[in-house]
Amino acid sequence: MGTDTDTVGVPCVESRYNPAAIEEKWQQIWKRIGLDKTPTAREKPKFYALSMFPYPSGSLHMGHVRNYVITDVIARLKRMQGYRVLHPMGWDAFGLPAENAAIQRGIPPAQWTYQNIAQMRQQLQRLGLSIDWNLEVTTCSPDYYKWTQWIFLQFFKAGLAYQKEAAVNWDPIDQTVLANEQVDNEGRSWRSGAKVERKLLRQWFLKITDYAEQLLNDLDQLSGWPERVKLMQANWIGKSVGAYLEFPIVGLDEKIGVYTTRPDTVYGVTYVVLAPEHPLTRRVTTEEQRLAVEEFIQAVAALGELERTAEDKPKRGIPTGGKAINPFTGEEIPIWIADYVLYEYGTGAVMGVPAHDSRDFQFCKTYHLPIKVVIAPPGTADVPVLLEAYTDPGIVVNSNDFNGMASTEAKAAIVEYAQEQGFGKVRVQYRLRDWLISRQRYWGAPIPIIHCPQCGAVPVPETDLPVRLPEGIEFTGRGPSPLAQMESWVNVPCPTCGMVAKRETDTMDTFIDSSWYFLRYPDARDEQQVFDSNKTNGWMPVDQYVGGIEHAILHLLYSRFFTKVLRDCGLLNFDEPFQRLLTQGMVQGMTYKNPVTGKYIPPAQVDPAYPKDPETGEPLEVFYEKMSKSKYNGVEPQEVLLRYGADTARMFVLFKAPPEKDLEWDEADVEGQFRFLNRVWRLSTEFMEQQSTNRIKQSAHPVVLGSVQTQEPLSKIEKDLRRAIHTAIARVTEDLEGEYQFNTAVSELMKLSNALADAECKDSPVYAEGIETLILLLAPFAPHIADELWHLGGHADSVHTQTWPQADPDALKLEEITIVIQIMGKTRGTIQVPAQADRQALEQYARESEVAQRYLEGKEIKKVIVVPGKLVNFVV
RNA sequence: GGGCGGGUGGCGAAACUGGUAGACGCACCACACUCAAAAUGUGGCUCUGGUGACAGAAUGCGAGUUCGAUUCUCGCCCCGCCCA
Repeated sequence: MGTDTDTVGVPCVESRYNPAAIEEKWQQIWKRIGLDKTPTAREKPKFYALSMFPYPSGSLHMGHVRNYVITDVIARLKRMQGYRVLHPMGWDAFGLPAENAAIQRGIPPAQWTYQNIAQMRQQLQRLGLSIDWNLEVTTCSPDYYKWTQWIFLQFFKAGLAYQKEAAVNWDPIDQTVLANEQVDNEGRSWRSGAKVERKLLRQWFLKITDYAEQLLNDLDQLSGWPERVKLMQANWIGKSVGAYLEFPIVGLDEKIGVYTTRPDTVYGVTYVVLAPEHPLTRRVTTEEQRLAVEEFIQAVAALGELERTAEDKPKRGIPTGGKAINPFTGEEIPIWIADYVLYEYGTGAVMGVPAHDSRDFQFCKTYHLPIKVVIAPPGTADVPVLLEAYTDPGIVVNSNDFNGMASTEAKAAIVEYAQEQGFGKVRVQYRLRDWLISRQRYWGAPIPIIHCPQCGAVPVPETDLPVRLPEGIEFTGRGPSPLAQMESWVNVPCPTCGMVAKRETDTMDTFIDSSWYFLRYPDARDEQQVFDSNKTNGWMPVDQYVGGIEHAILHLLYSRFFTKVLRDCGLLNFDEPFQRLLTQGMVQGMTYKNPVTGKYIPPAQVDPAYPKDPETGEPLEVFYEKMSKSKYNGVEPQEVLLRYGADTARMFVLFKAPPEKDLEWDEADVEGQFRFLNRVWRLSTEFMEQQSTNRIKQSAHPVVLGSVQTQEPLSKIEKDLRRAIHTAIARVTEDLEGEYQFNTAVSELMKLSNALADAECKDSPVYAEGIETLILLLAPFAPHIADELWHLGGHADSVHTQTWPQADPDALKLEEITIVIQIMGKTRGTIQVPAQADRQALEQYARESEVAQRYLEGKEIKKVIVVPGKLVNFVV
């Protein structure tokens, strides 16, 4: 600081670039003048720039830095382009780590979380992000989760929240429910090491399947999303159109309903399979098989879903002794149960067509079940002996009236026939299942339900919200969930009948908290309602959402689901929350690993020139991998900020790689950016010093942009520089719109800086225009140094309140252009020609050129290809 | 196994609808400044041959379309992600 000498009119120029002083100073000034405040006036077009909010782990990592810097550049650019910008930040603050801290260190989850938030907020602010902190939301705060609970009640009223039995991970030693992430790869508890069991509990679900079709269809509206994210969502929803077919059970007045995408193979069914949990299983089982079946059911119950369905695992099954009838053929076929059929999925039963389904084929080979071929490969007359399942389309055989049909056509015909006969119909099926939101944990939003023995599940009246988390609980990690232990909290009168009732002790999945936070920002402090629809509709949808690819499916799908439900509740007037999505790549660190021992070695113990194991001396593998503590390859943002400043860190993460690609952290490149900012500093301050000595003769104001045209005709040197300036404006602007190519935008800034450094007209007004333009273009990327230089240039206002420069088309015009001369498509040289030369003139220039003369001598020209503005190619 | 990305100098990367491949930066080399170093500046930097102007080769590999292919088509190899 200390450069502020406005009163004299001529700021004194500090000679050295000192980021620490500048950054602190400008962050305070911005705060004072309210630069980051969200405008309320509605004249300007709106722009909602949003980063995925972080989990407050306590320390900022490089992934955060990259994420928030990208969004900040966009927000700052949009402000300069005349938009009113909403750029908020918040905390995804519920979740397991806070409870772990409570168990391990005895700190209450709330305290741990709020400490972390305070720390991370400060770290974030050091980056110079133009965030409106007045709109901060924190999902674990009662004035936020009150509305999470309120939204749950709207789902409940709409019939979209319901309870059913579902399996949880049960630790038999600690007598507690575990989250998936508390179970290791071998299926053991992280705490007790006990083999985790599956246990059925009554749990809450949200009916996302009701919206499956919309969630799939509306992907078409998302033109600003990466194709692969849309594809991942479509795959996740997994729509398939197939058939529901019913197989009557012999000796019972019941039918087994199956879902299949291959009704064309129904004549090849040689057995049907029920999920072990299927209610019909015990009824179809014969006395001889009962014991074996019961045993099998027990065994399967202990298995996880992945173990049951993974393709490389053997498929295990057992006959029930019962028989069903294939309604198409009248044949009796055995009923089996098998581990790979899941009760939760489809109808919980499948038809077995070994000839044309690879899983069924495998199953049949194991248990010696018959195989019946009903699809022949096209062009083959006889039916081959199968070595593996034939799953491609073909010609239908062995299928009565359908013989000879193409299998693709037979699908519809067979379903139609089943429909006529009354044992089947077309059915649309989704892979997507309802969303299990119950968590048997403390640190989440309590589900606002009271269970009354008389009235059942009764919603907590809205006036009683929030249902607050009780304090003073001791966390042990054992026994029932912490909330269930707190009897004074659990036991309450029923809101309807007043009888003794119990609170729901499950809390909500934290994905619920993050499925609506972006709707709260526009009205973050509202105590009366979830949000003012006018305000939220006014800002939504988010114009640019930025975050990691790891949220490509769940978070984004759930947020889309919530948006649609709240729209149907009349609270929102749009279908999709996020107009454009940018998924940024990971930040990777240099990693040293001993390939023999598999151990990771901290870089401090390694000589980069000769990487070898400090203990064994073995040569190390060197590669880039996502930064993580266990691999010792992380770089602390705080250290980088301390050493180089926020502007350098920002420039580095933007320049080093395109935003959606992984970024390799490299100290040398960070220094490169620091050098660049130093060059800009020197270039600008040297110019300003010169200005201030000359200014006595000139007017009080520095050169005004755009005034250049009114001066005397420009020299060639000036014209060239001016072209460089306006080319930079055009390219940087282009790179920041559309595809967001920050890396090439930064390189354009460097080119402009190079052009200015090389300019031979440093006393020209064009040079002044160049310096000012460079500072303006730099502003979104390196906001502190830009504001300081702008200020030193004699401006009273912040650079961030200036208008983004526009390229002058006249300045971009070239009088002479370079044309490539090719012979047979090979480049042989170039010539300079007037820019407006037409085809004929171009060919003439080319023919006369020295290069062409040399190569064409004594050869016959067969054809000449002229591409105006590019090249002339002679074919000889 | 299916789908989607990707493979370009020593490294990160550029390249408009097919039109001078390697912009910009890092590293490296040389020179200038300096007693010296750092910092800074100037120049060089895909490979091969040549003192040189220049010539030849080169965008994972192989073919094809074209006057011309990093870009389009087909086959193959490798890497990553998602789904099975």
